[in-house]
Amino acid sequence: MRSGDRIGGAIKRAEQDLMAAKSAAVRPAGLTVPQYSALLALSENPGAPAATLARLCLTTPQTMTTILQNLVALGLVERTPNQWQSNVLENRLTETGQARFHEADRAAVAVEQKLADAFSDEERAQLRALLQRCSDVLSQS
Amino acid sequence: MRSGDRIGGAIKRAEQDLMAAKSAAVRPAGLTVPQYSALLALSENPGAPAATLARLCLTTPQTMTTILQNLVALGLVERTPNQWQSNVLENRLTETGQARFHEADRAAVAVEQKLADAFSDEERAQLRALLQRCSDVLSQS
DNA sequence: TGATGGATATCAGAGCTCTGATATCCATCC
DNA sequence: GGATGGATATCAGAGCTCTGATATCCATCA
Repeated sequence: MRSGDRIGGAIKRAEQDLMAAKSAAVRPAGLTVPQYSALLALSENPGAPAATLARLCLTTPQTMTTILQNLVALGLVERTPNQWQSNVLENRLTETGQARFHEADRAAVAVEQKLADAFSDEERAQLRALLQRCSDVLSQS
Repeated sequence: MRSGDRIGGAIKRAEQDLMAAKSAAVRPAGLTVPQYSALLALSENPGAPAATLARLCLTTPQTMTTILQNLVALGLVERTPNQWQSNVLENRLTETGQARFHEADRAAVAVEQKLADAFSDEERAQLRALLQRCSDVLSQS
């Protein structure tokens, strides 16, 4: 099997191009893609702890902690202890964080829209089904 | 557009599952996926400089330098100055590198094979075409 | 000959990502 | 009550990845 024939290569290339496009989109807002993803998850789930955000962003709690630390340093996120479980930290967007997120979101959504527009409804469903099968096969055992 | 509807999410998930499967496959050989990729490119292109390997592995020369440094430290790769251009460093697998690569390759090929077996010829071609269109759309400007 | 541009290489810095280990809190079970 | 297990959190370490900047070599062109 030659390298070029491998399905993995095509997936990796698409993912890299996706990251490059998204990265270029959110960079003017001073954000990285993982930072934008965290803000997106946070905007839809105010007060979520880091572990929850990690699950939403398909990453580990340790990685999410790293991302949140940078966002806190940028003044875009606040972390406050939960009232009942002092162990749990609730994360929330600051006002600056809201503004910065919306700025980045416009550009990021445009990328996803351009991608979606390149396919018919049927093709989109097909692509998602094929990728889902990849995930299923790769995840088993 | 909800997060779950985005094509990007499906691509990212497939790529992560692919990385997880490959990582688990090459770990017993003491390698990371990027290290394995570099060894694969090197086995097919003996003596290639880091810049060439970077292109083959879809990464940057700086990243490839990092990977090669780790591989040299592991004794799997040797770097020698080119005879004509003292500026250029030629990279070659050591004997240990050869052995370690073949060990990892068996497991990595099995992963790609399992993935390929999950699709008919037509489906494979379809998936690759759809992913290619993603890359094209995302790369343009 | 000298300047330009395209290769190569590397250093520096920031950020993301994982594995492994450890600590705390809380609900459940015995 | 005390033990267990599943959440949460974090520290430590290694590795990958990128951007930006800089240096060298060589072929080309004026």
